[in-house]
Amino acid sequence: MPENDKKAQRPIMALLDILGQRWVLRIIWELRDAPLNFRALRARCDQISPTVLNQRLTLLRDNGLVDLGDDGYVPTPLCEELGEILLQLTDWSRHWQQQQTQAD
Amino acid sequence: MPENDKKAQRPIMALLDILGQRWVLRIIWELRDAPLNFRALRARCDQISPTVLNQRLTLLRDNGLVDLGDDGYVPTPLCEELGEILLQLTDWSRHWQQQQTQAD
DNA sequence: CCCACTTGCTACATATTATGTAGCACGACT
DNA sequence: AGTCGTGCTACATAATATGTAGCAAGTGGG
Repeated sequence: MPENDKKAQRPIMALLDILGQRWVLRIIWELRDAPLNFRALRARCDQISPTVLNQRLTLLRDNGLVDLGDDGYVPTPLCEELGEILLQLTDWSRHWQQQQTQAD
Repeated sequence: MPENDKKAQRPIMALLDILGQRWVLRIIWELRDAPLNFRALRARCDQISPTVLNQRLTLLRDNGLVDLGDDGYVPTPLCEELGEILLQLTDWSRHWQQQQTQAD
């Protein structure tokens, strides 16, 4: 985890630190449309090791991005806003892949 | 690096794999407004080790996101679009940090 | 009461990845 | 020829992730 001085000052730095950790973006992405329990979430994330999954879920819960409800893990309302932003990546990624296949 | 079956099918998965690697988001972020050479970029990224920085820059160049010009590393036009999306994270992160400090 | 079953999660040995420091090879300038 | 800054590499050490097995707690029968 990149420990840096800017983190305390700038929320965006703290955010990039979190989102930049392996599996975090993917986990948020997979939780976008339906609650998933621990084991289902693992399956969606290519059977990520439970150790890391738990570390990441703890991190996300500590930071108010994810909650564990009766139906499984769900993004908080705040995190759903974040999901909206990430959703834009879908369109962009198609655009990007087109340009890439042309370049090859 | 999460190797997964969905990657080939869905551009978004390939994208999340790249963006989810340590330092990648940060590097894209730091290159947003001005070209930075290798050493300057290191300095901006908390003196990230040159080994990893080079790995990530190679990755980003191979994927058409970053170029090395005369003034240093610059995001490609395509990557600038991505930067626009990431820029929205700034506002969101402030909102997020407010809620977090209330929760503590 | 006991048993099977599912849940979130942990233990731990192994493999992968990052860090930190030093410095190389190359080009430009003096 | 010598110095400077550049992108980048080597390599030993430290930090992280993986993969497998299984624990502890809850639920719902029979």
